[in-house]
Amino acid sequence: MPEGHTLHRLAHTLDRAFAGTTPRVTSPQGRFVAGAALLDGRACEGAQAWGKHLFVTFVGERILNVHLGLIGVFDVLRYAAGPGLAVPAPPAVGAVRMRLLTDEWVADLRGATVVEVVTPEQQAATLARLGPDPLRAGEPGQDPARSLAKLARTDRSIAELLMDQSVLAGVGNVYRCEVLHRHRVAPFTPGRLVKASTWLELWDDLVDLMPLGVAFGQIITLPEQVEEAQALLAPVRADGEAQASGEPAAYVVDWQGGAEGERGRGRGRSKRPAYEVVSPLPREYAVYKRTGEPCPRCGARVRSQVVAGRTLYWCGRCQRRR
DNA sequence: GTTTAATGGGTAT
DNA sequence: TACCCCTTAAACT
Repeated sequence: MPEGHTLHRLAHTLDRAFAGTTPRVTSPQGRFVAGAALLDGRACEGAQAWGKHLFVTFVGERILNVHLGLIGVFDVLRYAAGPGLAVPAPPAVGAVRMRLLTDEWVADLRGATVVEVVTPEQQAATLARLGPDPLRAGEPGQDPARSLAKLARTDRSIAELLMDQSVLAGVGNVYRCEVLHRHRVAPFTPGRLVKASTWLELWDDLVDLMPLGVAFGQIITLPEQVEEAQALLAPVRADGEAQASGEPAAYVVDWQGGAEGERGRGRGRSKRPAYEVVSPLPREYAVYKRTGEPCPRCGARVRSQVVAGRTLYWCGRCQRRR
C-alpha cells in the first residue's frame, strides 16, 4: 500500500532490522534467484527511500532497488525475540519474490514492479529523475522551488502534476486528493495558473503530514486526526533519548506500538502472515473514495472522475475553480 | 469458483 | 488513451 510514507517507513524498519547484519537472501517464488544470489551472504549497510523508491545497500556497491508499484508489499517481521535463539523462521507463504532472513528478522517481498540489483551510478540516475521529496525537506536539493519552473509552463492540471514523480516525489493518489481538498485547490487548474504561494503551501502541508504517515503507518489528513496524531507524537518528540539516538523522532512511535512484529489474528489460509499495525486512528479521509458522500467541510457531494487511469476525488463546491 | 479493485508506472498506439 | 506487469483478498456468482 505504497505512497512515499510507506517506503520511508519501510526503509527505516529494514535499516533497523538488517543494517550491520549479513542476511540470507533468497527467492522462494523463484523469479529473483539470480538477483538474490548477488546479495546473499553480503553484509547489509543500510536502507533508504527517496519518494517511492527503496534502496537497500550491501557491501561491494551492490544495491537492491525495490519499487512496490500499486500492489507490492514488503512485510518485515521480527520472529525471534533476540539473536541466536535458534527459532525456526516462518514459512514463506504465497508468492514471495525475495526473502531477507537473519536469525531474528525476516522480510518478505511480494508483487513489486521493480526488484533489481543496481550500481551506485544506476541509483544516482534514478534519483536524478525525481523531484523534491517532502519527507526529505531541508536536505540539499530537496527544494520545492525546483518544481515552480515546470509548473509555470504547463497546461497539465495540478492534480496530474502532484502525481508526477519528477515534479514531486512520494505523493500518490490519496495524498494528492486530500492535500488538494485541505487547501481548497481546484484539481483541474492548469499548472501555469497555480500561484507559487499555493504550490509552496501544498509542499509545506505535505512536509507536516507525511511524517505522520510514516510514524503511524497510515495516511492521516483529516484535521482532527492530524491534531490527535501530533498530540500523540509530541511526548515522543520531546523524549531526550530518542533525540540523542539521532533517529527522526517521528519514527519512534513504531517502537512503542510494536507495529511490525506483533502477531495478530490469522485468518486461516491467508497468503500473507497476519500481523497488524496497531494504530489508534481509524482510516478515514475527507474525499478519497467518498464519491457521493458529503464533504466534511461544506456538505456538498464529493465528486470523482478517472483521470489518466486513476480516480480523482474532490469536492465540487469548496474546490470550485475561481 | 470467478471477477474485481488496490495508495504505480512503463510502453505502445 | 489503452494495455501491460506484479499479487492478494474481498466481492461477486
